[in-house]
Amino acid sequence: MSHTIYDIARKAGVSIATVSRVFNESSKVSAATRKKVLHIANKVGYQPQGYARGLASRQSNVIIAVVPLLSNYFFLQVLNGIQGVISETDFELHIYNVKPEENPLKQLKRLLGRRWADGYLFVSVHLDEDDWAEVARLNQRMVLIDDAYSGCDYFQINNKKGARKATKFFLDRGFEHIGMITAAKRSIPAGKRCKGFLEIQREYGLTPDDSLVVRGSTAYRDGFNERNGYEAMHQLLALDSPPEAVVCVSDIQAIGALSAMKEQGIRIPIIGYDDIQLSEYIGLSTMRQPMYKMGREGARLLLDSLSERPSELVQENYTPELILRSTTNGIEQ
Amino acid sequence: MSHTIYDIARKAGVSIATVSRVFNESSKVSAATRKKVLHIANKVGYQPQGYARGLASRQSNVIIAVVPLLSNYFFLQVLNGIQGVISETDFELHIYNVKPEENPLKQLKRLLGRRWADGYLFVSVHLDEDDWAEVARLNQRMVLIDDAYSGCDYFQINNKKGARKATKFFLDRGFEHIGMITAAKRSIPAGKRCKGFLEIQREYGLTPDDSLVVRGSTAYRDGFNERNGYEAMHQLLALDSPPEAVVCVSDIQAIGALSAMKEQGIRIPIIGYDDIQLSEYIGLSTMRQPMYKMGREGARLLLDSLSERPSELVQENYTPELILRSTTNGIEQ
DNA sequence: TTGATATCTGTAAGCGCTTTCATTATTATC
DNA sequence: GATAATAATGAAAGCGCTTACAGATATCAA
Repeated sequence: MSHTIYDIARKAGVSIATVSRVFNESSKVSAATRKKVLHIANKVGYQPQGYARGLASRQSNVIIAVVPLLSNYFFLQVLNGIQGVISETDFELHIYNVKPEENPLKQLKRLLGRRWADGYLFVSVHLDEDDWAEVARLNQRMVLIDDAYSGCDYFQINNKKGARKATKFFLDRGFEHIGMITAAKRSIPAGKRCKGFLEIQREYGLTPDDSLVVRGSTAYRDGFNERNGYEAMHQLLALDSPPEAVVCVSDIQAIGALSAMKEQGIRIPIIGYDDIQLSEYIGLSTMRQPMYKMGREGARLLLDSLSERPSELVQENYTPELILRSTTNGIEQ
Repeated sequence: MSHTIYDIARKAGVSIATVSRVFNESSKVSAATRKKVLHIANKVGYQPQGYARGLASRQSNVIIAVVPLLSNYFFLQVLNGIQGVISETDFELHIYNVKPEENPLKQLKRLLGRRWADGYLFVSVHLDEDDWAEVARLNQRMVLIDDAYSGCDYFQINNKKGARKATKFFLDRGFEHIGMITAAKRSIPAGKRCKGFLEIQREYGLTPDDSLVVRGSTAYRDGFNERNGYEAMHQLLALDSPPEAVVCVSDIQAIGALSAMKEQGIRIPIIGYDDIQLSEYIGLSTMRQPMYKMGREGARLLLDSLSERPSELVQENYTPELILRSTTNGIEQ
């Protein structure tokens, strides 16, 4: 059914080497020959087969972005940044999901071992140093976004600092009884944000109350979902002494929390986390993370390191920025 | 650096055919040999190379989901459905973005021509019959989700009917001056929804007012974005006679519209479109589309047709369901 | 024991390309 | 016009696997 390089060569009266050269933009083919080959190829709809090409040339021109369970708004932003950069090149972007049910290290090793791609971008994939080291040993070009490993390029955001900033905003305005809506225990970023939340309170001489740190029961997306925020907020409001303000580990949960408050006709200042695009329209105060930017820079770095000899490691740390909107209005400055 | 099947065969003292058999779960290898080979492979971290495998076996065990610009909440839901099904199998899901700047037909032909995947799921990729026919001629297994082509399996949602339903809700309650927030002109689904909106009004003996059909100026995501809804709503409110109710081609735009109303302290009943997860928490009335379901069914169908001989074509049409929430509250029943 | 059958393993021929190297055709240089 | 340099092409050897096919070994009934 489908044609091979041999068919094209035969029909064009040239050797397969020449056909190959035409498709590889090698300059070493005369304009006349190129035209002839291209004409025939177009007519029969020939295109070099990806697998054969990959095998013979040992490169694929594909970049794989590895993300955990798609459907997180955070990834979307990052992916958009990546996409923007990649689409300006000849590379192709494929997106690969690591499944939450299976050991991630195992999945990564399986993926990289297969050698589909010329380079990999890991977005929000969280492993510890040892595990990353094991992945790095597979010797593929990679850069991490939203995680760090000392032996590799990365772009990271400081989760602890972000949560500290949000909490500090309330502390500086005299609040001493602050709630936190966090996510699943296994979530590393949620853990760090929680830590920052507690840490700064202690620095202010307060003893954080455990009952004010809550998480909903839903495991979907590691607890980063609306329902979770909704449940958690109800839980907080049911407390003997409900919080005077709330810090949340994601915007999406904050939206659920807002809905819970509305239901009970209560309004407590709240700060989310991420600054997803919606938040502006909801009026949600939040910690902005440079998602798009990290995507762009990560992709750019990866692409560069594919062509040039990589020089030294690029390891950047960002701190989220506090964006104030209406959910924190009316608090005395 | 990396090992080939020859290295493993040599170290295990067997032929490469045997190593290959071990990795292909062929039963024709004794338990002892299998164990020996696996042990060595694990020790050195060997894994068959994807390209060589694909070339030799003419199959890849990858499914590619093709979506337009990622970052649309609609796709996310569909992808989740797809992902759920695929992850129960040995197949791998890759996601491929068609770029809005380039001719989609060309991109699809390029993608399929390369023959990366065993099967393709097209999600919300809109081509006309002739173009689909041209894609189909590439002879790859494919199923369409959220578009239709007579020569191929598909799962489609009737956009016109959806918009008719939403509009009818208002018409039946005596509204005669209804606004529509639509998206970019080039968007096919938005066009159909718009058509349904106008059509039913005429059936009710009304003459729809052109000035009540608006779109924001932002081209991002074909106009399916918050800003667009926000701008459009302001435009509607600035009219000499603003609408008494609004139908919107997406939830995300409705959220922008809500924000615009809030700014002006006005509250007009509004119905969105999609029923993204958020909408429940925002209290947005909307047209629910079976996104997750279509993803699941589409993936299942594709997978089935890869193993069994495909019987007859599966072509399903869904109609969105009207979900009433607080943005349509207070309307006399 | 013997042939028939079933089970396991190896040999070797591809899969459809890229790429080195050698060869031939063309052009430039004096 | 002879020689050197350059440009365009082809022959052929892989790339790292899969998979007929054939061969070897083990198992079993008679």
